[in-house]
Amino acid sequence: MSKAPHPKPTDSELEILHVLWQHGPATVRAINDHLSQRRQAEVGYTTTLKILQLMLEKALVRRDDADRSHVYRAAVREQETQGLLLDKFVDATFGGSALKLVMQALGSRQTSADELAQIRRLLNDIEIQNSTPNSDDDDHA
Amino acid sequence: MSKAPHPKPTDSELEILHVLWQHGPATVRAINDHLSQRRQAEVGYTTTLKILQLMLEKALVRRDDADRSHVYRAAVREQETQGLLLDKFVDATFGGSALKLVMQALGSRQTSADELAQIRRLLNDIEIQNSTPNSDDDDHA
DNA sequence: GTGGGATTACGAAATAATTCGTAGATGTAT
DNA sequence: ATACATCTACGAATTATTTCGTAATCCCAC
Repeated sequence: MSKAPHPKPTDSELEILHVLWQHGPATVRAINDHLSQRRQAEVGYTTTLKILQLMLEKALVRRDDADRSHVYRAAVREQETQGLLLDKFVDATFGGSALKLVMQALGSRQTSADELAQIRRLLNDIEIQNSTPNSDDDDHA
Repeated sequence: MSKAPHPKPTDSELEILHVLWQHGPATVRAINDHLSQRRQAEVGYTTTLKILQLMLEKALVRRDDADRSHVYRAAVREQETQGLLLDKFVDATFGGSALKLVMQALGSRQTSADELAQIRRLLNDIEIQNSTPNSDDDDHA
């Protein structure tokens, strides 16, 4: 095992992945339009194209070049990618402690009652799973 | 007023900040030794020196050059810096939703009962604060 | 005081990410 | 069919980060 299946996307690549995750497969033109709206300034069309071509080499996207306007689609899943980035971030910034990260995220930030409730539910779920070691692997559809 | 007080540290800079936060003010030699231990390979002495000099320009560290061996110390606080990096990371990776980040961090990861308990305590504290607006600002219905 | 080792300052190479210009190909409308 | 617009491929400039080599300086031991 010498080649990672999916290298860590850069900031620009991540921005494009967000567009693809949110809107599904799209042409360069469509992606570029979305990016230009997201940001304040226009993004050069060939800039977007270039990044997509690099992403293709890195296997972060796939493309359908049947038509003249190629259609790109995300080749990595949103949750997996976020998890990968989160791991690296926790290591680099919080010395590997996910707890510190969560404390910081909740502590120094305005969190609504609704969000707090959601987190409580998640904590409950986790503790239930932790206290029921009957099924060793419990991932379902 | 055109210069940010503290630019975002790079990965290497953050690594050095970790050393300074953990061990306090130190010489280049000491910092370099710590870095070399942290990583697998040796770090060039002048590499560490160079980064520290750049960090000095960025005002991420201060230095005492009274002695021949200059002593560097962190000029930014750990929590503030982590908070700054966390903000950018949440924006770039989770579209600004701290909730999603927390869910991901807790969901796709092994979390001990002890850590869960700490988070519960924090949630309680936050809810108490939210429900007891201590005079200053109460911005809700 | 001289030599050796350590330290600082500085320049520069290597790599990566971002940006865009230009050339060439292709499809469309008239 | 011709002209125009659009699209892809590619090269290249720019910036940032990381790395290290070299030269000059300084201190200590002898």
